[in-house]
Amino acid sequence: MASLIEPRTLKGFRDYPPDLQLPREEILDKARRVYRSYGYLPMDTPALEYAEILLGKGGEETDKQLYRFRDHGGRDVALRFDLTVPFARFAAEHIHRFGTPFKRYHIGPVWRGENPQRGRYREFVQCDFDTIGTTSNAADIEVVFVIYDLLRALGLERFHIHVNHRLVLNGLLEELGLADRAVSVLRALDKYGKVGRQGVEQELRTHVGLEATQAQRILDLAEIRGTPAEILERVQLTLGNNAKAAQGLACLRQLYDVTRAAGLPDGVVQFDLAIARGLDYYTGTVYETFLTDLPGIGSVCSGGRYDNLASLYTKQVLPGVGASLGVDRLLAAMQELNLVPASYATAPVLIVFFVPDKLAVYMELATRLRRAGMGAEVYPEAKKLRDQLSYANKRGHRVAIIGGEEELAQGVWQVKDLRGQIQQTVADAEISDAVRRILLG
RNA sequence: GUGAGAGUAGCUCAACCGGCUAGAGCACCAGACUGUGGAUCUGGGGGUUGGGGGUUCGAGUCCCCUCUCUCACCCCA
Repeated sequence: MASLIEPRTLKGFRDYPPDLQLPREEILDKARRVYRSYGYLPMDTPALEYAEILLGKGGEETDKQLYRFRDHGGRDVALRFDLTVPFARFAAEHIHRFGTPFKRYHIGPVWRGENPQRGRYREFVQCDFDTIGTTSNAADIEVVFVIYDLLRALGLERFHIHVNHRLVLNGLLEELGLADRAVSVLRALDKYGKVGRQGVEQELRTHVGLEATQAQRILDLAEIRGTPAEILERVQLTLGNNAKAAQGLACLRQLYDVTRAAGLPDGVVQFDLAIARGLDYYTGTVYETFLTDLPGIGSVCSGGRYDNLASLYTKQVLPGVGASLGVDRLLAAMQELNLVPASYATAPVLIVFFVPDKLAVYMELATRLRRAGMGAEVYPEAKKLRDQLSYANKRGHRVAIIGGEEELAQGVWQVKDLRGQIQQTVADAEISDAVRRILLG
């Protein structure tokens, strides 16, 4: 006999057994529902693209992380590392068919060849939503509402949406004469939450080569804390004279005013001048969402505004704004917070297979329940009652229906509520109602 | 990709300084119980100690390589 092949998965790639895939699919379902409720339309693109489409779009780091190879036809191809770049290509090709503004959501796996950590994988699902073709701040503001609805729909209550505006940061850099070093300065600044003031200062001084006073002014701004109104006021005092910063502040002010007036609870939105986002293509509002109880896992929903999504592929100017929900990271977080249920029956009703030659009767009952909108499964073997109930209990079924010789002869069923100890005899004609009462109760 | 730590049954862990046939709890399967789940009792299957090589009379234990996980760098969902 040939030796067995060791069953295993690649580093950073994972299986999703039912207890993981079930909550995962639920996250996706809920996300879809929220996106659609805002009018976003679904779309998808291929996993594989010509390498030239993807190269150089997310900075040199993403190039290194690209899964890239030659296909059987000798084409230079690569797996997408995010959904934004393929969307840019898509928009350049198809936007004329939809017109602007165009709102879409896009759910699919992406691949990055980086070292995995908790909540970081080489294959993971992103869940993007974007509005392109408008520069209106209304679209930026809507993003906040979407993120809020999204996390609430997923059962999360303790989170904060950190918002900043690149123009405010650019204004500061302009004032300091550092506009040409924006990328490296912002990249250093973005680490504030992780390495603190000293860490950022160190990097600004040694790596970027800033003067002590320059680094200090940047950090002083980043460290402004308080309510959104307080932050706006303080930044206004220090940077209000700069045209760019003033424009960014105006956007943030409107975002704050509108979200409040439209009913978003106080405290959800926090202005955080240290949020810069590493990706080079952001130009306006930027967002990151942190779970209060699990800040270490990183942002679970991030995004921002970009001036010109598709400039590399078309001359048409396509500004856009959107964000991406990190489904697998969020799932890891929810697992850690014990927000994923342990039992996982997809159909709440188990019909016991009792009398071997009455399979048709059980199947017919199952069909009837399903048509009445209740998931039902028939146990596949006429095993001991004890075993079948034990199965139902383990899987988390809500109701077991038992029909032995006696019940079948009388045209009744035993309906067992598995959460309690209650069992009742129900006439065949009333079975749907009886089961529904338990499921709703 | 670089650096650090870890890996023993499906899971959580034990095994003295390198020394007998690598153990326990939970989980799983079967039975006690041929019409009633979660409990209890009894029994059972499971391991090349992640994989490979080396040192040694002898390796789960020491050394090297490799794989995977965790953490940090980097970057990010």
